[in-house]
Amino acid sequence: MTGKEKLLKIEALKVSCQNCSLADLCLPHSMETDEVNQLDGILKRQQPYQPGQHLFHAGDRSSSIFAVRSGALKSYCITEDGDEQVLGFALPGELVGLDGLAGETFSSTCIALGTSSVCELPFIQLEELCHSLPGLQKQMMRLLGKEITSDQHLLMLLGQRSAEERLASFLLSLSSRYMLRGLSANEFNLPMSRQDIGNYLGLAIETVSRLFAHFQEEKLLTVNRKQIRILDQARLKSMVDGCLGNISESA
Amino acid sequence: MTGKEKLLKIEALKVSCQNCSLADLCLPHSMETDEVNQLDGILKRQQPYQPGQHLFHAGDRSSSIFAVRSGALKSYCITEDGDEQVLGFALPGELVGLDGLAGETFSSTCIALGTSSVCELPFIQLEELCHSLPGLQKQMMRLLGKEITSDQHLLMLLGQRSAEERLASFLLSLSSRYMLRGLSANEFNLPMSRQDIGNYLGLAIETVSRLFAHFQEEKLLTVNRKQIRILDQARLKSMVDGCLGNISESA
DNA sequence: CAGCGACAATGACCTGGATCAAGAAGGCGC
DNA sequence: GCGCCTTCTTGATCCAGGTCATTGTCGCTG
Repeated sequence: MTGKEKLLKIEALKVSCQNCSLADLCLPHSMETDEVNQLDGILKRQQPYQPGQHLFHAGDRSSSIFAVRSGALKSYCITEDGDEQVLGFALPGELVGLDGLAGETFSSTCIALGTSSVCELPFIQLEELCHSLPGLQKQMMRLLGKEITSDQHLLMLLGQRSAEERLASFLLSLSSRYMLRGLSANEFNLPMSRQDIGNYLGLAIETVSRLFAHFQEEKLLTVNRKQIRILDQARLKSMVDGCLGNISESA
Repeated sequence: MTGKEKLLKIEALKVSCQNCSLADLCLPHSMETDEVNQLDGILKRQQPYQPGQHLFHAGDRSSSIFAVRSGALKSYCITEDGDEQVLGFALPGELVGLDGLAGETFSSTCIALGTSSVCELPFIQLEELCHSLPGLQKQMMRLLGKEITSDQHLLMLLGQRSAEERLASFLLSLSSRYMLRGLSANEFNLPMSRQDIGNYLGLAIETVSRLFAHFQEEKLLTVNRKQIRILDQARLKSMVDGCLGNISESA
């Protein structure tokens, strides 16, 4: 690779990464060409995952975190009696696998919902990079802290919100997360099934269906299969007021 | 302070700290006298907190994490409409304030349930220490990761467990946490009110009361106000099987 | 030790959302 | 295009647990 080619590649990387939550790790720190280059060196690029393909299973030896480039992922656990509990969804620009930092293995399982491409960031190299890049370590702590506060929000949701408030909050969360990455806040596709939504929100899938119908009657939104169009964001928001904001995902 | 006095103090510190979850941060790394000394230097000792006294409020500038030495703490958030959501309880040897790592301020509020003494560990000095002590940074990541997986367990609990399973799981969690710190696993005091238990588990206080009565009829335990004595740990455990273990607290 | 206030237990009733059951609408291979 | 399978919707019924109201118990203060 010539010097010029290399430079071009780095510029492209900067652009492709700037909507990614890993950007929090480096770009805001006025990372220079050689530093971006360092990051590039530790990112493992991979073939896209197909729908239903796993990134990792609970119990797998954990050695990396992952950032979604496109598509969508679902994190979940399986209880001893075989039930699934959905822990969250990762949209483009968001991270998964942070729970692997707790120990030697992942405590959750991660699966691709649609065709998805991801960046893999090995812990070991991340740690080394933490040492060489001042402030990066703090940023990592922040990301972890964010994950914690996001789980706390979900807890509040499940702990004391009605079915209606839960679904409204969920939709607003998706909306704001898509917006954050530069996509439409009022029109988007649900990457997950009703089953997954219900499980995540602690509701039966019939309840989710009925609520979608109800929201449509109320002219709050339109739903067509996976296609969502939010018509009255304000009124939707007023339903979840006092809910300490929406569910904000890992990153 | 003479050399001998100093040494004695350090030995005492080692002992008092070895049941504390901050021990995870240093003692397992064969921390030597001078290293314990370093840690001692950054811990701020304080007057005990009285019941109802706050350690910090949501929105306060966050600059430290706290380890409980004695007593018990409650973490909670207040929703915009004034409701309280209990996020967790910290028993002796456990940490609070990890959510403050997410940004400049705490996202939760922390209050003493009984008279409680704590160690305060300023972030800045913790960070510095992370640099000088190899492996400490990794341990911090682990503690944060643990916090995340613990929240995930609670999510599973609230998401799909019955009232009975929730309370059983809660009691077993307290039991194992007391045991971990060398206290009795089968006889302990509830440091929190029924109100707090109900709120934490997403149940009405009447339901908590009724369940305690029901558990007594079933000869699973005895309750007298705050005094709990577990009679049939095994059967209690079988109630929550498939619940992915108990609620394991922050540390 | 009487009286008050906070917390806990118990009883009676009601409702949100689960569960059960039966279509409807796509998606897909042949 | 036609069956077949999966996912989603809609309706009918039921019950766990919430809500409201009452009573009991402890601990504190004067």
